[in-house]
Order: sequence, then structure tokens, then C-alpha cells
Amino acid sequence: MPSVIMNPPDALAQRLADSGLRSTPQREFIYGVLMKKRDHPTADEVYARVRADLPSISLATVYNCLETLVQCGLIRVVNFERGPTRYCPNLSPHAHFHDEQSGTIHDIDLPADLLEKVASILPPGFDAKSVEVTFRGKSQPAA
Amino acid sequence: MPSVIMNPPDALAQRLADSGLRSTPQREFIYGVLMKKRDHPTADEVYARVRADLPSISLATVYNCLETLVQCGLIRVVNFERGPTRYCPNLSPHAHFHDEQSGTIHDIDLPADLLEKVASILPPGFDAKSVEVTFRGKSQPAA
DNA sequence: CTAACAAATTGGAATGGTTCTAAGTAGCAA
DNA sequence: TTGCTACTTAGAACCATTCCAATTTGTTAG
Ligand SMILES: [Mn+2]
Ligand SMILES: [Mn+2]
Ligand SMILES: [Zn+2]
Ligand SMILES: [Zn+2]
Repeated sequence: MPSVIMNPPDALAQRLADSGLRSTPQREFIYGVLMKKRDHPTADEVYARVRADLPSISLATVYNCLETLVQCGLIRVVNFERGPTRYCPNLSPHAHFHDEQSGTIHDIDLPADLLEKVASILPPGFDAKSVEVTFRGKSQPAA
Repeated sequence: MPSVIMNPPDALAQRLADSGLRSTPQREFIYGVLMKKRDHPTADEVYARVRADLPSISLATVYNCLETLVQCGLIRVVNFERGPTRYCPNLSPHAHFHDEQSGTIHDIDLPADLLEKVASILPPGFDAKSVEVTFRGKSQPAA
């Protein structure tokens, strides 16, 4: 047994193992990209960022890995109209504000009680697995 | 002046005129398709339906006319994930329930006071021009 | 009515994000 | 070592939508 103290397994390796999937450099770096700059990048933007560390990664792999991370529940998918799919690292319940001018996406905290009220408008017979709240408009640049 | 009594101008002709646009058979029939079966068809589905009356209409024209109707505020655009854009004839405030099994879209009435509460979660500096509420899940077939 | 002009339609090509495919690579197990 | 499976890769294919250039239609002016 080596004297090296084992690091606690990171969230990614753990989740992948739970799903019977392997931890690969591509998955690790892509996950890192999402965790580091917590915005809402497109697959192309993730591709551009991860190429700094993995110059030979392919765009197909970026799509594959992002899909894997979504399946593992580590990131979420966000879509605005027909624009390219974006990926969101924020797992807490929130709405999205899409600034039309800048194209920026802002996370808006969504209180649990409001989420409940929204879900309660569904007539009997409707069983919602997910609720999405999306705003579009102008936002002041942050102070 | 002809003795024919003039029909009250329909909503479409009126709205088009207001925008300096012409009333064309293509626009009239496409609008009719949306008003008749008040579901959420894709451009292809509209194309299929309108070809019964206008066999020589082109898909490009279907896209053009639908966009025109949206600009005139007569119909609305709805998107689910990356699926083809759908068109909604219901102009009152409502949420959409997307049945994953059947692919059906259901309109869910959205009370004005709830819409207000939802809009009120926006911090100062955010000016929303539109709010969208979307559910995804299973729905019982209507009785 | 005709001529001129602008608006609208058309078929087909181009676009762009995403998915598919087939071939290669890497890690693990017997 | 061999075999097995998962994973990555490059590039082709896909498909909803937009663009383009040519034609048709409608409107207006003479
Ligand atoms: Mn945008
Ligand atoms: Mn669907
Ligand atoms: Zn988010
Ligand atoms: Zn609707």
C-alpha cells in the first residue's frame, strides 16, 4: 500500500462510477470548464475553452461528454428559442433571464414556495417532471 | 358602389393593413389553419394542412407567412428544446405543458396574479419583456 | 387600360447546430 | 497476451430554417 494519502473522490468521478461510466480526461476537463466559469456556454464555447488543456479533443467528444454530465445530473441543459443549446452548472432551482441585447444568460433564484404555486396551476391529470421559467428582456450591467 | 354588403374586415386583413402589408391567399389560409384547429403545429404541419387548399404553396412561403402573423401579433411562437418551432393561436397568457409520451402540447391557463408573482422575483435592473412557463411530463388523455 | 414599381411567392441552394458512423484508442479482465 | 468494452475521433449526414435570385402578383400613376 502506498503511503500517499488518497484524495477524496471528486463529485464527477463518484457520479460517473455510480453510473458505471469511466472517468476520462475529456470528461474531467469539460466538467472543470463548467465549474470554473459558472456561466451558460454553448458546446462550441466549451470546445474553445477545453482546447487550451486538451488541444486534440474533438467537438463530437464535447457533445458526448456534455450529454454524459447531463445524464449524471451534474449539469443542466438550457435552450432559448432555436439558439444553440447551452449548459448550466447551477443545480439549484432557478429561472433564466435572457438578455436580448448582450445575449447573456442570468440565473434568477426561484423560491420553492413560488415554484409550488406555479406547479399548482396544473389541472388534475397533468404530472410535471420539470418546470421551466424563462424571462427575455433587457438587464442593467451588474454594478 | 356595389350593392354587396361589405363583410366586417376580419382580424387578419385589418392587422395586415395596419402594418402596411397585403392580404394574400397564402396568409389568409395559413391564418385559417391556425384558427381552425387550435393546436400547436410545426411549419411542416401547417404546410401539410394548407396544401389541401393551396396545392402549389411553398414551404418557404409557409415560413414567411407564419413569421408575418407572429409580427402582427396574431399568433405566437413556441419552442421546446431543440425541436421544430411550433405556432400557437392562443393569445391569452398561458403556460405550455409538453407531454413527452405523445409529443402533445397543452395550454395551461396562467392567472394574472401568479404571472405577477413570477415576474416579481426579478431583482432590480432586470426588465422582462416576456415570461415563459413550460412544463414537461406525462398527461392523462382528456376524458 | 397600360406601364412602372413594390410586395410577395417560389424552388432550390446554403447554413449551422447537432447527431451519426465507422475506425481507431485506451483501459480493464481473464 | 488476448479479448472485451468503453470511449474518442474525424468527417459525413441530418434537418429545420434562412437565404437567394427569378418570377408572379398586386397597386398605383399616367
Ligand atoms: Mn439571444
Ligand atoms: Mn417531444
Ligand atoms: Zn442557469
Ligand atoms: Zn399555446
